[in-house]
Amino acid sequence: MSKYDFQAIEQKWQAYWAQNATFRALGPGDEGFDASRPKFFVLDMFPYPSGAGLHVGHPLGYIGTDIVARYKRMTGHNVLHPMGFDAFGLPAEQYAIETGVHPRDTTRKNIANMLRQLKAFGLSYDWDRELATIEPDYYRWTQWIFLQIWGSWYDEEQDKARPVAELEQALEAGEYLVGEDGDLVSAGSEGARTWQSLDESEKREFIDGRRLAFISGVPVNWCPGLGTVLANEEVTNDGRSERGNFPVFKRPLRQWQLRITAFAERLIRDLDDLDWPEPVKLMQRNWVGRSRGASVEFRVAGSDEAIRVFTTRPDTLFGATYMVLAPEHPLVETVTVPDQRQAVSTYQAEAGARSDVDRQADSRTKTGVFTGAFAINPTTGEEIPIWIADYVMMGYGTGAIMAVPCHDSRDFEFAKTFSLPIVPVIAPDPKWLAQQAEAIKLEEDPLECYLADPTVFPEAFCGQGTSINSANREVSLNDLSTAKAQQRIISWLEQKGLGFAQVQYKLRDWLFSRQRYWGEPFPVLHGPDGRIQPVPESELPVVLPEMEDFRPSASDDPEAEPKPSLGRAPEEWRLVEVEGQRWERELNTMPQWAGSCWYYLRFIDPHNSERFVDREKEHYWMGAGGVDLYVGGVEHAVLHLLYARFWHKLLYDLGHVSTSEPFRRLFNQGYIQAYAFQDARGVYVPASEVVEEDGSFYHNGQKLTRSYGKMGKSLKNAVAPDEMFAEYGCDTLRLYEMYMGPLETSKPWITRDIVGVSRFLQRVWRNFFDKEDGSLLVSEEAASGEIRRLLHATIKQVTHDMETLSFNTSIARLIELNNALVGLDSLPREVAEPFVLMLAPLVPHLAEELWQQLGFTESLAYAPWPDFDERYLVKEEVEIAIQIMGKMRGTVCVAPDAVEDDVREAALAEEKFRRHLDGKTIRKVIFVPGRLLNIIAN
RNA sequence: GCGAAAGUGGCGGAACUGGUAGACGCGCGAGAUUUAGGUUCUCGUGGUUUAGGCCGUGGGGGUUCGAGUCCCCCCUUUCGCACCA
Repeated sequence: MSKYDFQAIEQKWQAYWAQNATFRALGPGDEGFDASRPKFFVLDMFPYPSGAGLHVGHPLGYIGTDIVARYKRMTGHNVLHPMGFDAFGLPAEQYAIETGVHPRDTTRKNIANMLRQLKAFGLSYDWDRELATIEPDYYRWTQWIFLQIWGSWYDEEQDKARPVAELEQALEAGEYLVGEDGDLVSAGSEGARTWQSLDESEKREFIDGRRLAFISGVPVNWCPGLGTVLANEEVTNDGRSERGNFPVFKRPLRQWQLRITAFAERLIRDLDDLDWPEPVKLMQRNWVGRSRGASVEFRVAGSDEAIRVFTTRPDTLFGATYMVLAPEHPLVETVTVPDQRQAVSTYQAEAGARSDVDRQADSRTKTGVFTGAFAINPTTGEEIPIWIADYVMMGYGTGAIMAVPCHDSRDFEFAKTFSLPIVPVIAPDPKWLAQQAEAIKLEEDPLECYLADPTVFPEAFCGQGTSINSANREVSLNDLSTAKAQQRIISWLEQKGLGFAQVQYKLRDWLFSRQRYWGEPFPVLHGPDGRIQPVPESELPVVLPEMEDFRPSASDDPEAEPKPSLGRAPEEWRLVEVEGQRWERELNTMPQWAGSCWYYLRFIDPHNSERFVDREKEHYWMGAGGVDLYVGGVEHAVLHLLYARFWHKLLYDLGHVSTSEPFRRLFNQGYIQAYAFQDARGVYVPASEVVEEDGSFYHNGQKLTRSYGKMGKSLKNAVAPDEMFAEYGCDTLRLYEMYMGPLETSKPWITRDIVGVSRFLQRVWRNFFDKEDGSLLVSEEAASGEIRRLLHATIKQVTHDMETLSFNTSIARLIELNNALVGLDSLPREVAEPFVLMLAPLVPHLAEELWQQLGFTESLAYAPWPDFDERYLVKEEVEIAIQIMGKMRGTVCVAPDAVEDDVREAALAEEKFRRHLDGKTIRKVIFVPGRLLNIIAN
């Protein structure tokens, strides 16, 4: 073979791998499985099968994981490397609606197309494990897991989820009682009722109220444009749907929710042990949003009512000069005095009508209305006014706050606007005072002025400090630091029964139902008396009914009622007869994220019809902390990764999986970006048709402006892989994508640059085969010392880079090695073989071909990864940097084991170094063996 | 506003715990092969310069024998959160 015929080679080896099932992963129970080898589970975030097809940016991460998978096979691991499709959900359904074809047909077609495109990249997936979340064999188990969640409660004492049946047993046995407020209390609690004293419906209500999947009527995100409700995570900052950018409204609706909040603490705590990018951990911590503080009760003056608030600064309690309720707070109706009723309800109506977008727009100016009622500050005994204002949210804490205007910037603004009293209870630190005084050019003593009137400065002091003005007959916080003051006030509050230390989370329960067609049906039946009953496990899956019209009931009207698509399903699906009564199926479907919460587990055992995953197989592949490497984009930092961790922990608590976390190591790949071009009207023109002339860009003679962004349809700057395959081949494309830069960063696609790696592969070929007759140039002669040293240095570096996924630098080292081989008459086998093995993960087709040409009859997929020998890394001579007074002046060559005196002598022997020392005395010499000598003189 | 990450030649990017800045590739320049273009090969390529140097990793300070790397201040870009009490 005289020419590198990539087309023929790539076809040949892809066929070979398929025929020989080269990448079939053997696990426990499979014939030929070798349990003595370590396992490696390397996973990609599986894609949505969109109709648009792939561009060169999509497979970036897949190429990365493929290289790791191939490398790990060569280092003796049993590798699990699967791929599948996340095919339920809005994108697939929206696409189906656009084309008017049933989503099952469009998604299956899209999957087939995407499979074809993926396979062309020569990725070493075990395709026998391919799965799609839309197949009944798969979503049967998604439904099964939902039933596990429904059948569980959270045991706070044991800090884990447990089956509801165990709760019922414990109640039956009297280990627990039902408290006055309907809460769960331990035996012996005062005023508690026994389980037996409850009637059937009370019992059911009690249990249903503790389930981890429950129906509740809290305000949810209603998106009429999509015809469905959405999770908090699916709503953007400006109150729109992440999918489709439709407006979203808060409305109280009865919906399914999953009690993810029960796991809040563990979802934060367990991040510590994960090998994840710090920014992702931080985003998750922020999303869960843990804050410590106190719950405090304020009595309403002249009434039996009390307002409970959460505060992170109980130490400022003496400074609470008013209270604010969220406009939606239930106590607003009871406390408002008749004179203020009109103003209050007007304000409530206004606040209710404002969308989140409006509230966002003028978040700076504070509005509110006095209710006419007063609460009593428990520390001072003073009556403080109760206001309502939309800067307090119903969704966080208790929906009410104690306002400490002197030490909270929002309360400060509000108090200034409505002339409410502002009392300092923390002495600001001198640095802050000095800064503030500087800002307003204050001449007098800043502390004195501040204490006299805290509004002299434009800002409130919100930091920690020493408490002042904080004492009553029973307790004094004065002169205490913030931490100490908090401790003291909390113990005082506890003593008085007015409050206690509390931890609050930002995380809300997960809104889990959607009114769309294209999702997993809930395996739940609703009885005529409002009872809920699960579909028995033996009857799973509940298959989506065939429907002509699967479109959602979308609307522009925010008042439109949600109408699940399944409401139009045929009666024989909707209605089920149980013991002579007609029960109706749940008509909502599960959200997109359900299927992706556990797919990694199904890959372990994709065809099991008895269990969602075989225990022994799960134990093997998920051992040592779960998936060994999980690669995907940062966009899933909160949504998918938080939901999946939640489900996994629940399955762990119930004993269904063996690790408490699903993904031990997470890696975020960057994006491939590309230049995009707009004409004078701002319309994007296809980047492929743009011509460059003297640094300007033209399309049909029109001058264009150039911008830069993520590759895709909207910017018309996508590059299709097919063109690249045709011109350069798949190995070259793979290599270029890895060579562009670090896998984790975003970087620009520049088609011109691909010739660099193409030339490299051509040159590799020419090093192996004679240009004229195509004969193999490999010889059995030993390599020279220099080539051998370079080979071993390359093995060392490339091996290291494989572990850190630094493929760009390993490729650079391989290019260097290859360049060094160019001048040789023949290629020593001792270099050729390890060189091919190192190329194998990166350019597998070419490497297989070379391996075969070297005389091997089997695939190199499981050939042992080359080792390096430290002995060969020793150079005969090393260059030592010579610095005079810390400045680089050149280098000297010495033996690698040269000591300071040798190097110094060699340096001083040369005029070019001595020159800089003329007339100076050497004061000090710094020597770093093998690297540098620095002579200090004056 | 708060938080995080990043700023290195004409371009993509190297540089492990402070120790020869710019590996490798693109582009560019010169030469060789070729009828020519392309391919291929060799050499060169941070800036400046009086050829000894001098200046260079966003800007300004600092620590150190020595700073792209550590510390402080500032600028720019990207991302995340956003009245979270």
